[in-house]
Amino acid sequence: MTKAKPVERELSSKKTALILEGAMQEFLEHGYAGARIDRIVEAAGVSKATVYRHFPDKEALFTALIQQMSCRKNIFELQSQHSFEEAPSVFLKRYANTMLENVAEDPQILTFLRIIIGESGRFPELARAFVINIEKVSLDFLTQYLSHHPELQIADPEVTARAFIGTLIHFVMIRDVLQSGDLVPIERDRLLESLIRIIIN
Amino acid sequence: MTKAKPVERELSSKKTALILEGAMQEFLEHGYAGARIDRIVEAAGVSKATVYRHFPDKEALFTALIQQMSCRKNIFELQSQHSFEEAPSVFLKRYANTMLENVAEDPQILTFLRIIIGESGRFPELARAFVINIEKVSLDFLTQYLSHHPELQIADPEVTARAFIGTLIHFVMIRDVLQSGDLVPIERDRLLESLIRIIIN
DNA sequence: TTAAAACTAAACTAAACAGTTTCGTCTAGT
DNA sequence: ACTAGACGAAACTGTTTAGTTTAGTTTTAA
Repeated sequence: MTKAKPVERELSSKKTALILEGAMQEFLEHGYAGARIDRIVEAAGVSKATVYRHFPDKEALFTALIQQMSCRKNIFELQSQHSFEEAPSVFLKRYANTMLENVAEDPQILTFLRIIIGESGRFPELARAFVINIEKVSLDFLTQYLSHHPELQIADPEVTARAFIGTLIHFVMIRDVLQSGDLVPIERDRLLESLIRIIIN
Repeated sequence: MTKAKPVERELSSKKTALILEGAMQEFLEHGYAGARIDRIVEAAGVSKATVYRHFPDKEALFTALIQQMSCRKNIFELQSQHSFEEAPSVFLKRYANTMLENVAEDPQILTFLRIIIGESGRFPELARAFVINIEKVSLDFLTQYLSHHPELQIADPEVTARAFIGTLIHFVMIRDVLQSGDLVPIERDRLLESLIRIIIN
């Protein structure tokens, strides 16, 4: 009997990337249940057999995609080039503006948020990956910043960070995700000015 | 030729209610694309033909259901039996606690939020109905409350209301919707105490 | 009572779906 | 150059789907 030599050839990572790119388009546009493998195949420009050689089934492809997107920390494009020497009010305003502009300019972020939240009941582990990689990072960063500025007299930096980020995300939710900014209108600059005044007294 | 008398019989509103009840179970559990008409039929206890006599298609049934749910103002169960004579800090704490408890106890609310947000790209009009009936009502109510308490020295009641509600909803999102409260833990009572102290100085 | 219309149950249609198979071609390691 | 395995194209399987139809039963208003 001939020894079945396993040989270990590896699947082309270029194809994997193509598949994930096609899957992103499709899943973000139609959600998990609404996504069609045939459309992913078409968008990716690979054969259907290749998709199933790279991923066991639709669900595995979906979770792989979302996990990958959650790891791309640049969702809110924060924690990057912030000059920590600025006055806190300037720093916080720039931080908030950066986030609001990133979200407004990139519809993919909005669709990603919709998917994460919409599928969080059926894919709780994806929701948790999102919280760890994005929410927690932002909250921890801001908490650290507030803690290291004792002149601000912040009694509870952790809650203050939550209030700041929570207000911004709630604003993004209504304006961009739910596309209803006109129903509860508020000028962005006024929101930020007043919010920062509330936060740092 | 006999005059075709139209007679105008109306569809049984009892059946309509049964269908919507069955549709609620199914759509909330599986989302729009994942919902199956046959399961709605089974849950509702009516025949499939009856469903299609009451609603032209799946989409119309879905939008009718979500619109109806958005109109049930008791989603957050607020604006009800609040004694306005309480001290503001007590009032705000009770308000927040009521909301947090309602959401935590009723998984249907969480699933409803997931659907509204998850389908907001494909059904923007449903998202807007939600904002008008729920978000706007809460924001306006709190803004009014803060405005009518000049002793609080609130410079911008509109933004303060947003900060308060935004922080609470962000907390609910992480803890209940995304089921990740343990990943960024905070004691509820500490959150409320600190948040109220931030808000009303 | 009667007749029209709402209803049920079940079969049916036509399409769409996830996943598989077949087979011939290409590619990379030896 | 040889060969195993990745790949493409396309047909195929079996199931599932939204929506319709049919034939018979129940409700309801006049």
